[in-house]
Amino acid sequence: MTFFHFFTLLCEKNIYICTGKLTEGIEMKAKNERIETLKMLISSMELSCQEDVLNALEKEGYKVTQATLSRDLKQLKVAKAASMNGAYVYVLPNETMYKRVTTPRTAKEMLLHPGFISVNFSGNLCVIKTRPGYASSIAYNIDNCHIPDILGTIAGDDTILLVIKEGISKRVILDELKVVIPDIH
Amino acid sequence: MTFFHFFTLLCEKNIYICTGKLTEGIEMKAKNERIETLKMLISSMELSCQEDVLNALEKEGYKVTQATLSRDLKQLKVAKAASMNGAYVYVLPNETMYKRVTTPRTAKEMLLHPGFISVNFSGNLCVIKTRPGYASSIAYNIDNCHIPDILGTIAGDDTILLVIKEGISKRVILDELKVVIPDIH
DNA sequence: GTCCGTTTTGTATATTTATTCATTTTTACG
DNA sequence: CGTAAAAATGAATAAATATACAAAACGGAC
Repeated sequence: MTFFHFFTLLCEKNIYICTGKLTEGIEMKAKNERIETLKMLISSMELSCQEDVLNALEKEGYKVTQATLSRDLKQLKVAKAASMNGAYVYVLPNETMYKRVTTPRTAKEMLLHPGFISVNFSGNLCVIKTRPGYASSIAYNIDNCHIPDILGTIAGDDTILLVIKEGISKRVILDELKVVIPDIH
Repeated sequence: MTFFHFFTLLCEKNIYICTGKLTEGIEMKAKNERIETLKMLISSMELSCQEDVLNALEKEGYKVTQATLSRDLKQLKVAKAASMNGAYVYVLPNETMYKRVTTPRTAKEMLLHPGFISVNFSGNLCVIKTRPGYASSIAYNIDNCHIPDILGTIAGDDTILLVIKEGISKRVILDELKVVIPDIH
């Protein structure tokens, strides 16, 4: 079966807030570094052509040619679409988009825990959405914490279901999950 | 909640379910018709450049120039992005009305959604029984509708568990599921 | 270190896409 | 109807983007 990517056109601002050198303490290849910066830039600014992106990248200290950028964008599956105000914008595909619940304080934190997307509660259940493929590994980590308030977990591909002990509040569960998912709120 | 106009059209063995209103204004029939056809084509085929799209449009009886197409695509906010297989594809934005729900193989399959057996509710949970093997594909379709009232889905082989947002009635959920499973009751 | 295969990159160029401007078509209104 | 304003279109072209190819940088294995 063929799958099509759907893109969110209205990117929220402040998905990334860069407060320092992205590379601090993290060993990464030059290209990966640039790619991460690219994601950040594309999430946070309205870049309407590759020249704009090139300039933004250069301000971050990456000087590359348009050809390289074009290849980076292809690899990231970044799309160019018309925005509401009549201009064109580059947008990240949904899966690449980091939907952060809290703003990470350091660049290092940004790159950890890439799978978590959201958490919701309903009654005695907690539903954690992850990026595709991440559910079982995160669920495994949760299981390994042996949190007594969490009676059990079931994981699919991108969804984890937690059954919560009766009478335990969301707040308590969220705090307990922080061990596994620091950026949960 | 939103009142959807259900509008199913059969095209190239795919089912399209219209989840929104048709383009406003019957004036300028030619253009609106073409735009509707465009949406359909882009949903159903992998078109990698405007020339491809032009050819597809021509087969449907619309002969326009690349300039016009470029303007149509801008209006529709269609995006061009890299696909899995290394090529580029045009994709519709999220809020566009036609969502491909399934890819049935035969004409018979087009007219009914196989697999669905029953649906039951218990508290904030909804349990859908399917024929063996169908659960994950139906769950996938449900996920793709991004219904906010459904916090998450977990599928086994013949059972799907839906976690429902607190305070939402069975009736609302059933209506929302009709997009995916028309013969739900 | 050297060697060899792989990956990444820049240059130049081909391809693709957006837009300008003139013309035609449609709509609104008398 | 006719006529003016608005919208849509095509041809030509400008702008933007993708890629072929060669060179450079990288990463092991020795």
